[in-house]
Amino acid sequence: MEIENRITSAVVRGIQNLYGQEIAPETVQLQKTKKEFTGHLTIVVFPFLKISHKKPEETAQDLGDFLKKEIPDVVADFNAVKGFLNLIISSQSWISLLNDIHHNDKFGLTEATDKSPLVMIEYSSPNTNKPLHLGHVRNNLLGWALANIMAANGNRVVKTNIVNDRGIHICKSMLAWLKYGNGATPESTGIKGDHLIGDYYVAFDKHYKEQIKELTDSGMSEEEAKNEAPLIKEAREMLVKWENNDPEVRALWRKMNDWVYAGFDETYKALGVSFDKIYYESETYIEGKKAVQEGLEKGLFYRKEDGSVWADLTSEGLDEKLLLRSDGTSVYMTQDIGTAKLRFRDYPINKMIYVVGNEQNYHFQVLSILLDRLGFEWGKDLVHFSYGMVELPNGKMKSREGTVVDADDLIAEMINNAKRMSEDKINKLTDLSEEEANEIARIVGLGALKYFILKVDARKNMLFNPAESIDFNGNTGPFIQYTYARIRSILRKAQESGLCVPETLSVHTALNEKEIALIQKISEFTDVVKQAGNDYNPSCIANYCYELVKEYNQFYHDFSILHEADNDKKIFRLALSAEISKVIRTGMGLLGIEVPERM
RNA sequence: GCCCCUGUAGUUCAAUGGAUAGAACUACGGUUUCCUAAACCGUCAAUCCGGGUUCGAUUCCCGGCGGGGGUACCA
Repeated sequence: MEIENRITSAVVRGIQNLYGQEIAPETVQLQKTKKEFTGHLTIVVFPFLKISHKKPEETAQDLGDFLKKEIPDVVADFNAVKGFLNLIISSQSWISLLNDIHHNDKFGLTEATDKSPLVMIEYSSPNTNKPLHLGHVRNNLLGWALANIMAANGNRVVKTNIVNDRGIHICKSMLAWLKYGNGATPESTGIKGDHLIGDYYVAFDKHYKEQIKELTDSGMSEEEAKNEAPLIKEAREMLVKWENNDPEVRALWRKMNDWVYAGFDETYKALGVSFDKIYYESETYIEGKKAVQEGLEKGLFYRKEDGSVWADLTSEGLDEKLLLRSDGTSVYMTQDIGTAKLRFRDYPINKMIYVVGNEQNYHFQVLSILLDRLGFEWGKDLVHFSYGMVELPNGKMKSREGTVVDADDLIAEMINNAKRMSEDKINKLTDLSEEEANEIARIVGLGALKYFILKVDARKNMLFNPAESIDFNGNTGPFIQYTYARIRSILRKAQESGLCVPETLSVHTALNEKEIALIQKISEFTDVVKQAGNDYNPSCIANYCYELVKEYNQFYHDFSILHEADNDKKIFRLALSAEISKVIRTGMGLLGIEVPERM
């Protein structure tokens, strides 16, 4: 950065000096030199041709000569290829860059202050009638990573969750439990609470379908049968009772939801995610109704003859949107408005980010407009962090068809895989206790899962193949973790043999190209974190970590560190390795992925 | 119908408008007297089609074609 700034300002001076024209620093295109060419940084001179009135090669040559004279301590040499001016940066510059990074404990991170923007991130948002599945896993991992990334870019962050704990689907589970449950509890069955409730949700559907079939067999139309089946009627009655605060229904509802929450907590804990504040729709939907009512009074919305309330969005190029049903009950949108109201009351939010799947793009487009009309400051530029679906090889996940990948099963399977891998390993570390080995398997298994999901551009749909499971080689979490563990091992050994790295390095021998490439790669971390924050894009951090590790592995293979004869060189390489491990730990940490000290 | 997203090796993923489009998996072949071989190296292989913008397009714009999602009383 220091290097790039000095070059950029020198180029501005150079253009002024050579061609007598002032240019803005932004017009200087400084990029990393491609591998096939000699050099470290490249200036693209095409934009200057109109000023120089010379050929690309000559312009590049002029500028190169100038830079070499102007900042000789930075630009050691250069070469010009077509319109590209490739600069060779001095070893001394690289070493002082490495020193800067070493002295900066928070390298790559920008700390928040009291005045930093307050960003609220909503993610997870489960229903309480079934356990979490792979789609939720993607949501949770993205939400958690995004929260870390926003914090790393100097924002104050509040992580929040809105739990959909009310509605007909909950009543279905409750009803099935009453009818077929025989008083089963998580304790009596040993089944995790959310799974237990999920089982009754499935049971409801099974019996409901049977009833529909009986009715259609006796001549009823399918449409009618769906509405007339005794089970669905009972469920609806139960919902009405719930809305009317029927004590028995409410008590059962509370009991069953508590089972589910206990189950969710386990899954969240396993995934390593948490929340600062949890909202429940059973508490926010009434606020939503009130807000709509107020909007109606202010003339923002209108009422139709049947009593339903609507917002007219045709001026924004959208349709009309329902806010309250004709029977006065709330819809999804109403609840989101209510939740927004409560949140704004609780926190002075500057920005709101919703981590929700892309099937709800339209919903959030509308929500943004509605919140803005209702006077929420952050309504207009709320961010819908819209991620793609997770698909399976045979298509979408469908809970009805039993093609969901359950979150708990998946986590357990990944940890098992990791354990098997470490048992197969040739150089198995035998001095590890059972407990330590298990902990490593947990870190590695989860690392594989998290990295697999986070390395993909969030917007895109992604494919998950459970049969092949997840690879531990190539561009994977364990690959990065393994490299980290190896570096840590080297640093431990160095320390044991009494080698210590000085606070400030000064190496007199010239650095080789791979060493320079590694320093350069480390220095890019700052930009990557900024980019991730600007684009709301965790995947670029994942891919950066992989590139860094890949480059280090090649270095590791070609050069020795502890066995290096030149002592200066040895110390330098240890320092380099230490900074790399620091960046890996920070980068993976932003993604919510732990790195093991050994594996 | 209308709106939004998306299209890159056999597969899964990369590439602020820059140089000869990178990896990984799979297949085949190679590398351990050496700091952790969960590593490293090699071979084969791709920008859906047609226009436009410019010094230069996988990227931006327009038009097709393919895939996914949404589309008003589900959440």
